Amino acid sequence: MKKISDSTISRLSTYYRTLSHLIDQGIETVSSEQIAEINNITSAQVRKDLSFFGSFGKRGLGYNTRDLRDQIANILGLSKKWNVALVGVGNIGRALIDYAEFKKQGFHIKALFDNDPKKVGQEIGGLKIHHMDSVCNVVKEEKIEIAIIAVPAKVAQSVVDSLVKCGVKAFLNFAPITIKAPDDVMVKNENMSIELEALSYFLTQNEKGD
Amino acid sequence: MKKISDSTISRLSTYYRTLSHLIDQGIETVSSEQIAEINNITSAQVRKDLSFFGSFGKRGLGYNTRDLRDQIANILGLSKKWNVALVGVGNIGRALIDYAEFKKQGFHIKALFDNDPKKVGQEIGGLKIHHMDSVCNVVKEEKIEIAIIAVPAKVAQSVVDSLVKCGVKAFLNFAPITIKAPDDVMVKNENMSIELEALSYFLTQNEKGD
DNA sequence: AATTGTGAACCTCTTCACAGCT
DNA sequence: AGCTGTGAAGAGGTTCACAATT
Repeated sequence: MKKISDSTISRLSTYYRTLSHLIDQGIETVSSEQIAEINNITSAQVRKDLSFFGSFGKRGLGYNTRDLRDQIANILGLSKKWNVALVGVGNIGRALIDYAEFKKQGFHIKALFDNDPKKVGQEIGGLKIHHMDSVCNVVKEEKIEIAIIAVPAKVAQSVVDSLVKCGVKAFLNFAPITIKAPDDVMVKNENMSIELEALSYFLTQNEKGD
Repeated sequence: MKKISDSTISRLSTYYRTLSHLIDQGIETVSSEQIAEINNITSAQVRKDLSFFGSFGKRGLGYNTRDLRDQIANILGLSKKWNVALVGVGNIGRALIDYAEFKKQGFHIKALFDNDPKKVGQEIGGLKIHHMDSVCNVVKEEKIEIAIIAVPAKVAQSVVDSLVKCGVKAFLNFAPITIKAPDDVMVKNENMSIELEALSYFLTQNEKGD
């Protein structure tokens, strides 16, 4: 299949959420213009994004909200449940365990890892914390497909290396470091400092402008 | 000043971190090729990004790590301290209060807000939790410049509206919703679901390919 | 009359490639 | 000899504008 850009995929995610909200409000039909308005983009962008995957609308009428949401769920692979491991049960990690949004979208945290001897063996939310020594056993047992990396930067690369060896191919990385991985492995970064620094840059520019 | 792209700014952030690591290791000189290698990009990209702001290297030699880090800190506005408010003291919010990486980069959380009557008045990490009713007073008192939005999607827009009225112009939004704000206000989004859904899409494509 | 789906035009970002400096 | 800084070329993403459809 033709390579679809990252931005198209992340916009599909936002359309998915938009459609869910509209459905909750009992709205059955929506135009590309309305979806665009809600998300501060252009209607051409919405239509182009969808066009990579098919024709989901009716000319003159727009899109059926339920239909389109289900189509996008299929495209993004949200119709199935994903088994997720969380590595690093610190502040960020613990917050993510209870993050309702994840489970709502079919991402189920099924395994916890941490190498701190004080934490190994403990339970959080009904999940036992494992040492990374037993990583491949747990990954196989729980059929882990995605790993969330919430460990300090120093050890993030080696944690990913271990998980890649067990066959995990998708990572959400919270460590502020660029992870190296084989081509068939995907690493997405969630780096809050980068966004804050962009705000800092923006405010600094503004001050100069004044 | 010429408009610099978001991607350039976020790469500057990663160069900043790369340089900090190199300095910690006692390395004094670095080439664009080395910076590129560490971050999985091309050396031309590194040089081009820097070229928007000046000439910081020496031909034939490369860049002085300390020099370049300080230059980037100035560009990004990291030489000053930023006063940050955190709105929404739930799981995510609480994790962010202790997030060391923020403070290290000069982002100091100086005020907490939450409208849950059980939380208002409590203290976390030496900070009192305020009700949003007193938002403008606190913003003025603590000279808040940046707000982190960690409230449920339903109320995120109205929280931002209130803060904009008090003069806050920069937001880091964790709510899974597109925030509307005036042109002179910047909103950066940190949406973990979007990244996870990109992983879900990637894995789904892979399965089809097999 | 309204709105989609899409080729073409446009714009922006990335990479190339090399002159210029150390 | 080695590496930067940058104009030009190339690639990729976004917007336009309109024919096609309901």
